[in-house]
Amino acid sequence: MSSPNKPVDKPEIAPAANFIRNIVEADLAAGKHAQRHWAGQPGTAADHATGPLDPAKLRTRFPPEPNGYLHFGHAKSILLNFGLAEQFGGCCHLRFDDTNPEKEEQEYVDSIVDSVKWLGCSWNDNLYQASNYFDWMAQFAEYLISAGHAYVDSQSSDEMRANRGTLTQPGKDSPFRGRSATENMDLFKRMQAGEFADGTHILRAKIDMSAPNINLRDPAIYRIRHATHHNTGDKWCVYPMYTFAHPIEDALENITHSICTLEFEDQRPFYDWLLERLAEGGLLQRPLPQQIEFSRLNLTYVVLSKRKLIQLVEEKHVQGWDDPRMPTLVGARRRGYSAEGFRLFAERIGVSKHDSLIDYVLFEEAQREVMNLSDQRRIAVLDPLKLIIDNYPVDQVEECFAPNHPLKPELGQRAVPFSRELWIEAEDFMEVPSKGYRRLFPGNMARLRYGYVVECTGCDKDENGKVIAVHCNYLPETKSGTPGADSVKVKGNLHWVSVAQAYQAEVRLYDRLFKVPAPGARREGDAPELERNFLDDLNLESRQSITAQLEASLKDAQPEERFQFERHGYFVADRVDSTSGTPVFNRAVTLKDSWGKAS
RNA sequence: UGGGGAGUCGCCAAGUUGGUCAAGGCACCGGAUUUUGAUUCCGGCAUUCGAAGGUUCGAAUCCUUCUUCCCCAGCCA
Repeated sequence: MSSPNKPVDKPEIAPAANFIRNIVEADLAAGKHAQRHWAGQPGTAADHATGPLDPAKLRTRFPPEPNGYLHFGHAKSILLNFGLAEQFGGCCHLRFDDTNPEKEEQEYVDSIVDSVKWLGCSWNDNLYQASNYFDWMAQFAEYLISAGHAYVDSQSSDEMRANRGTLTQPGKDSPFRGRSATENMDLFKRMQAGEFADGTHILRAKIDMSAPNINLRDPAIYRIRHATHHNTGDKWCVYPMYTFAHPIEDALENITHSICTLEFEDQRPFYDWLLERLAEGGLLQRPLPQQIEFSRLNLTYVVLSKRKLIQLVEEKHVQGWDDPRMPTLVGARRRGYSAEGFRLFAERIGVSKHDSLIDYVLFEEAQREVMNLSDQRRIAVLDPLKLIIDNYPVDQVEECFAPNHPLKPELGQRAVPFSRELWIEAEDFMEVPSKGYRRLFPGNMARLRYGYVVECTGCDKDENGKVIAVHCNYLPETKSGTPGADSVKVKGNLHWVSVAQAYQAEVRLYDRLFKVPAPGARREGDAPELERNFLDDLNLESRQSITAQLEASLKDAQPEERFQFERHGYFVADRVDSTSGTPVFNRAVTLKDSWGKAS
């Protein structure tokens, strides 16, 4: 716990042990990477040799393909990679892995840059694009050809698939596998020159068609694609495959620890094979980067697969990529979640190799913890019901004072008007109270927070029996902040807004997008032939738009300014739909409520 | 059924040169404080580490067998 005298703005986040930190610490202690040189920019062994010792103790990287928006899963990876660099005196590069021109767009590049920044991560000068390494990659491929480690295959993709074998059967050598280095070089040059159509030839690494690891059965490394690339335009018509490109990108950038998700484990042998060959050829600086795999994030009540997210947007189940219910980073930002909350969350869930499914409440709790410390309090009545104080003068308005933050008195207080007619929450009145209910019901007393204690006397109803107003009398000596405030003890405490001064505004109440923990997954008792679709698990009430009565000061809220609405939760002024003087609010997360579940 | 990974409390997760080591967080259950049924605070919460054998004075940590789950057969990343 911090000293109570010191204002606390955010929770302390203590780095906990995990297997990757352990590896990094051990490498640092052993001085494994201490002798690397750094040319000031990515480069080959020769380039780096001209530079000084690398000032960065380690280099990690976050390498998204710019073919979509970043989501919560990426946040885990971003925070891991940038966090490691920060903790151990290194750099984390932001690198666009843009080796497939058909799927990538500048729009995504821009959005990714924004989101990583929003998370509070900084790459300094280390913003790179794999496509800027295409010259080196082609050169390295030619080296592989000349060294007998690669060949041009002219089988069709169907033939290649057929000859790859299966999980249990070895593959068969391509009839083109025996081509000479000279012939391979000639063909690869002509591939680059644009002499061949897409799919007619392909460059493959020459390893072992009977390898038990299918990724080692002569993987494809360069394919022909007559397509315009968003960065290199029409300069190239051959593009490297991920398998080939990624290790090289890492090595050129002096990456020490190349952290990726579990599904790439089988790829690591090739990663090492390739880099070793290129280093033998004097093309890459040693020590070579090390690939380390961790388990990707899975969250309950959420889908994180790109395919499903696209479907949600395209089929209009949500209002766009930045819909506050989307588990994208742009959605999270708009929802009002805090970047700091993501950090706390990421630290709490840790990093391991177990397949895990993390309860969404863990994320929400991290968000609440951050917001509780950082957000100012305001008053908002979301489901307004009129309260009439019968013994209060009709035209009188007086000031009550509400602290802006109960944990931070230095933030001061603000005046809120009090009058005869107030809005209160409909749920704060029950004509017939349930057991344990301590708010307003006929004959009961409760406090109007920061104002007076009132005694409920009854209610008015319309012809259908619906309560349309509540009546009470106030106890003048009980005003908050005056000596008599505590003369009457009450258990109930409600918030309110003066009717005449209220700011009426749109508030969006968001709930989870899916109503089950694992959308689309089979559930106990399902018939064997039943196939579930994640869309069937959509929560159709995940977005509710209401008209609320807010305290007048909220009219000045700026886009992205977030508050705790007392007794409700954390709400942010929407960054898209708010206009000057008329903000609309999004609920990021509710406050915990132990009353609801007890009953 | 080939190869690669993983199984520690409801959800995460430390711990894996064998020896008070079964940490911590979230959730949950008490109780105190509280002008947010919030926050905060105090207390509780795995004789047990996927299972069964074995080695040992002693094993979550070593050995054997078994078992469950995840990933791999794109000219995607």
